[in-house]
Parts: sequence; structure tokens; C-alpha cells
Amino acid sequence: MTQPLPKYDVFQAIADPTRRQLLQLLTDQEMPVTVISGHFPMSRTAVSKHLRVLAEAGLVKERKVGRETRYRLDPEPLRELKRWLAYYERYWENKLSMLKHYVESDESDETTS
Amino acid sequence: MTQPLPKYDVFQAIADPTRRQLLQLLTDQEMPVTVISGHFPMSRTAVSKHLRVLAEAGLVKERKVGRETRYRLDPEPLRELKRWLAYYERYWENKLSMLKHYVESDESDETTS
DNA sequence: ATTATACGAAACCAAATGGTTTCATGTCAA
DNA sequence: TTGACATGAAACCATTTGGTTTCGTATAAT
Repeated sequence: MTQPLPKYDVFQAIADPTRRQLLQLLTDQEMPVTVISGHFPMSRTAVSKHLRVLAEAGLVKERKVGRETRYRLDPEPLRELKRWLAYYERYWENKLSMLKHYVESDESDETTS
Repeated sequence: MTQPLPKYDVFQAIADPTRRQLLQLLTDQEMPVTVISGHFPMSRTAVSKHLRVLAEAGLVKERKVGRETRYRLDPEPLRELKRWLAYYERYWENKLSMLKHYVESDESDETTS
């Protein structure tokens, strides 16, 4: 009940460039925190925080193995992004519709004044 | 030269829910600031700032008409997002590859220890 | 000419963000 | 058991962010 109400959504999660790099890095490999942070010019703790943000957004899954925590990509939440994007896709698919809208709103005013 | 070096990229721009609503609102209509801000529970100035962020990311275009500034959607920068997304798409297209990766990285360790 | 409208700029503020360092804890290795 | 390693939690800090209010200015309307 009362879902933990994730603090971060996909949109926020991918807004940060470091987090996007993290996703890319974890695409093909499940990796422990220390190894992951080795790829970034910031402290392990900082990377760890980014990972938690990604985890809250559901973009990575963690798994405890001995004393280490391994992370791997879970692209599932990107579906939402895909759907969001699909809505606008038709607008660049044919620039015609764009132009149409532009002209229409333009006229609707010029003719009224 | 030396491009104004846009302060906001698409990822940041769409991270904010208000700005996503703005995009949606401007999808079918070119609108002046006052009208736009009428759709939001915040000050006109606040909306204006969001619009500037969107403009810097190239997601909206502004046009001065008399004393008003009209904004309209420009979905072009969303192509970049689309491309970014395409990279991950294959990973959810078949969960098989995901599982494969998972098992592989799992074994590569269990068998080594 | 005067007033009202549409807007941006500026100054300001609280909260969120991205980073740090330090400390505590659990697990592995000698 | 003793020490090293892997990690998260906590406290802290500077900057950014998202919002506000106030003021200036350009354009439109009377």
C-alpha cells in the first residue's frame, strides 16, 4: 500500500550527464560500486548517490553479492520515455503539420485585428 | 562564432514537469506568455523563465508580435532524445538479451572464485 | 497625452542538487 | 582474531533551481 512514492522519475534521472554515462556503462556489464566509480572523476560516494537515484527511478537494479553491491541496467522505465516521445514524433515526422499550425495561428490573429 | 553555448540541453529541459506541460500546451497552438501562464498555478514571470529554458534547449521558438511574445513548439531537439533512446531500445525489445547478460556476468564471477 | 497591457530584468529566497569528508558496519582474507 | 575491503549513512557545503515580488520599458488603446 501507499507505494514508496519514488522520489525520482525517469525524466529527472536521465537529466544528469553522469547518470546517463552510468546507464551506458551498465548496459553490458553488471558491476560493483567500486569498479563503477573507477570510471568517474568523482568520489565513490558521489557515484553511489547517483546510482541510488537511478535505482529509485527503476533504471538500475542492485544485487548484493558478498560484501559488494552490483548494479545492472534495467531499461524498462525507458518505455515511458518512449511513449512520451511518441506523442511528439509525428510533429517532426512531417514538418508540414508544423507549418500548418504556424500559419493557422498566425492568420487567426492577423485577420481578427 | 563561439556559439552562445546553450545553458540547457534537452534532457534538462524536459526534466521539469511544468516544462513538459508547457510543451504539450504549445503543441497545437502558438500562444503569448500571458495566455500560457493562465494555464499554470504560478506567476507569469515563473512561466516566462521556464519558457526561456525551453527556448535555450531549442524546444520552443519565440516570435514578437506587437507587445506580445508568442511561443510555439519546435520538436526538432527531441530527435536527439529519440536517438539516445534508440540505443537502449534493443534491450527491452527482447528481454532475452538482458537475461543473457545477467547470467553471463553472474557466472563469470561464481566460476572464478 | 495618458493610461493600460505585455513582458523581461533584477533582486531576492528557500529548497533541491551534486559534491565532499568522515564514520560505522558487514564481509572477506591471513 | 585481526586487518583490509566494499559500501552506505550522515553531516556538511556551494551552486543551481524554481519560485516570488518589484520595477522599467515598449506597445496599444482612449
